[in-house]
Amino acid sequence: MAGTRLDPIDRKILAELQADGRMTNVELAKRVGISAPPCLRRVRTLEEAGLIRGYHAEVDARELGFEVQVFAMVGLQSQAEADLNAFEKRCRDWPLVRECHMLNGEVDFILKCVAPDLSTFQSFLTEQLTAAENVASVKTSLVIRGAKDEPGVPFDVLEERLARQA
Amino acid sequence: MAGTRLDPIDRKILAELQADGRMTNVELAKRVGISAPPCLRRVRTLEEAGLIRGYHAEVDARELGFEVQVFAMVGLQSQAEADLNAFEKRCRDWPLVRECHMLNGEVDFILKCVAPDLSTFQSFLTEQLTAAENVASVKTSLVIRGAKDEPGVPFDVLEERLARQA
DNA sequence: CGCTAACACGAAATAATATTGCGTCCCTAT
DNA sequence: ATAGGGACGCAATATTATTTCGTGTTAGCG
Repeated sequence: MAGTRLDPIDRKILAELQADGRMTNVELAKRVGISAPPCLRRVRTLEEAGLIRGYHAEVDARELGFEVQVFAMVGLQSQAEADLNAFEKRCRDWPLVRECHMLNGEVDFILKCVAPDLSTFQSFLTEQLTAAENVASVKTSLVIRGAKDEPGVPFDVLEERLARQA
Repeated sequence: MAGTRLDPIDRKILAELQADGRMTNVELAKRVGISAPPCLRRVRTLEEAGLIRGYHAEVDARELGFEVQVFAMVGLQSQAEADLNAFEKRCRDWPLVRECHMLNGEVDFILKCVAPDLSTFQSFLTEQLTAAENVASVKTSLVIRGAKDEPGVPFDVLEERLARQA
């Protein structure tokens, strides 16, 4: 899996599709320098290997009525594996929680939340998150404004790194 | 712009494309219950209106060799607008920084970073981020494991909300 | 009311893409 | 050397995307 070696063309494909997931296969083939059929075969292989997990349209949250974005730092009372799993499952069930990551350090989890307005978030916070079993502390920070929001990984860094190894 | 009213079909289109950005237009049209031509016209309109900002393949960072994900909480010395902007610009130039959000509360910014390994991140942290002009404090938390990572917004919440208003 | 203009739809035709089916080349391991 | 596996690209076919155009519906207006 981690040993799945990708050649430069595969990496270019991934980089291009990360930047524009709806590029046509002919355009993609042109950019990576091979003809369409093998290009499509590579894409399918990358999809099946799980290197491409899916494709998503990036929507404008604010325009859609989601005015509020919040990071929540959550501390639990018990960090037993079963309790961690239970909390993670709750997060997966909460639609306002878009991301949930377990952290090292003082805080156990960081959650990225999205809500139509502050009162919706407040309700969620007090009635669901803070009230949830095993939750010891929640510290929230409202996002004032977004300065950068790039999807995925920096392929340039990857290429530099591979070039150095070679 | 926020007054751009979307009908239920538009919202369904957005929801479908957020979930699967590479769905064919015929499939999309079938799912939203109209024929292909008007469906495509709607998609184009949504793109031009900026409601769809782009499309992205979701890649497996770990498989690609990005083993490390870190959240960094950054405090600045000066919060003057010019200084905030300067810091944001730096973030946009750092490829390891994928997201940068300005927060309320004690911390000024939260950064989501991705790196091939810990030492790469450490170098970035000490040589770039902490060393950057106007940076007063940086607290980092390593992501131990990811529990949820959904793109975009919860359309179910939006629909419930609209139903309630009507 | 009746009329008209604006708008969105869908059927059908056309253009472009995706996908399949080979035959060929290249590399590797015998 | 040479057989086998793998990847390529051309050419043919199947699907999709896109344009064109005629129709129905609705809102505004005389």
